[in-house]
Amino acid sequence: MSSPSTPARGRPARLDPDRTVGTALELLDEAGLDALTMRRLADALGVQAGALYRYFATKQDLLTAMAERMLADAGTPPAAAATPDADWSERLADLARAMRAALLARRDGARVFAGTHSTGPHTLGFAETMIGVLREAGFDDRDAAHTLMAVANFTVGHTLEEQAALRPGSGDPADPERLCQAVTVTPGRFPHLATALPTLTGTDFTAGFEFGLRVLVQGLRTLDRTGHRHGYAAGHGGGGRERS
Amino acid sequence: MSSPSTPARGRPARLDPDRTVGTALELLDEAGLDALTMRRLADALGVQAGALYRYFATKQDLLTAMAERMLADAGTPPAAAATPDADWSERLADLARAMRAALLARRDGARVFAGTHSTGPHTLGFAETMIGVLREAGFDDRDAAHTLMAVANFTVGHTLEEQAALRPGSGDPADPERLCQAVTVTPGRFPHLATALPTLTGTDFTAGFEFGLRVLVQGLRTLDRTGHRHGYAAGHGGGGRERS
DNA sequence: ACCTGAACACCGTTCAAGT
DNA sequence: ACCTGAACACCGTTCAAGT
Repeated sequence: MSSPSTPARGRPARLDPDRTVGTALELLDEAGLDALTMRRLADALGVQAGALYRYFATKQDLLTAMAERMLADAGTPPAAAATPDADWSERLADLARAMRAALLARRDGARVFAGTHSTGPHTLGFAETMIGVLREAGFDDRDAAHTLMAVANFTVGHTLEEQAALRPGSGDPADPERLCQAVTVTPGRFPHLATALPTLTGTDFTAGFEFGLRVLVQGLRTLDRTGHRHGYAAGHGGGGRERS
Repeated sequence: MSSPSTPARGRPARLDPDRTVGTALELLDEAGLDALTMRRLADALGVQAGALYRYFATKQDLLTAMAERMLADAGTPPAAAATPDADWSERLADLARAMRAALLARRDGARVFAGTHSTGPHTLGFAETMIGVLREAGFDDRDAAHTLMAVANFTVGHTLEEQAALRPGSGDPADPERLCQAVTVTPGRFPHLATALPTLTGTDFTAGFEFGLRVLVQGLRTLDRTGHRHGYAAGHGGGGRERS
């Protein structure tokens, strides 16, 4: 069990960044973001709170490292990785789905991600993959960058709402009951909203996510056609793999 | 100046919800969300911190009231209000622009809004107006509700990034320098990202917002054509005002 | 009815001192 | 080098008591 390339010289070091982030993510799943405290995390690690600051200058840095690890493998979703010759729009959608899945995998995952700006390899790799798909499809730099931001913003925003609505009515009651009551208490004031209430307070978040994804992809497709100056247009039907 | 219908009987009441929210918004603009403390707000109001809890059961409730007031008049943007016979897509885009403008108008406005779930008249009125525009254009309940969420999520997500990037590099350095350095420090690892860097780290946020808006609207337009069961299709060109 | 004063149970962060 | 112990400067929230 003694790995030969261990550079540890002095004591075994009970604390290291990897274990700290791992325990922090476990604590997040158990107690939620609001209960994720430097003191509580230190307790779970069997250490004093001050010790955490030897590896993370600030709590924000710890949260950023957590967000970075959450996105592991999100840049290489199984579907898109297994079918590199698929339609660009399907690869794009799969990347967005992988991101949503990564955020949903942990309690308050979207909130953690939205509050940080990781520049780690996983986060950057995700962006790299997505921009790569778009550029191969003929998008120029500007459009690819803007598309990345639009899809990522939609995905994070959606998952934020999804996780807010799913947790029990603690401090900030999400849509379910509060919205319903507020609308129906004034019968004639919000007629259109009242009609749309069943969908808005429904629990089929996947349907809403797929709707937005479909709308975005369709919009991008028309952009591809009517468009600007593209060197080559691809992905109009289904095949058309392109190399180099 | 003594309004006849004032129900105040005892003392003038130095504190009231309206003034409290107003002062809180001023404090937000001056110091930012992280510095908006119940104690500091109480100081600005010339009162003890505990007194705030007679009108707001929790700080979250105060933030919700702030978010609600921010959205005042966002449901009736000048452009869309002045031209009720305009294309539905232009009215939709104007509503999104009004929402972005409302959030940008105050420091950390997007962060305050994203962290709350107001069910007040302004927030509900905004949703009502948007769903109304969509239903008049022929969208069914489900599509209208999903579109509202997609547009709102994109707008909030975009403005969140915009305000994060605009403020000085305090605790959480946004894109400008950090991202640039992280990408360029490993030359060959993120080639596509590196190409898109100028746009991603650029400061023309309006261009990025309008891009996403255009993509969403175009996607919704194709949905309108290929679509489902619509009673009537409208807004395909420009005119076509419809009443009752 | 409305607010004060003071406390309760915490926070993130720092830093001498130990080992 | 790595962690402890203890402090600093705060938090949100509650609640008897005053006026």
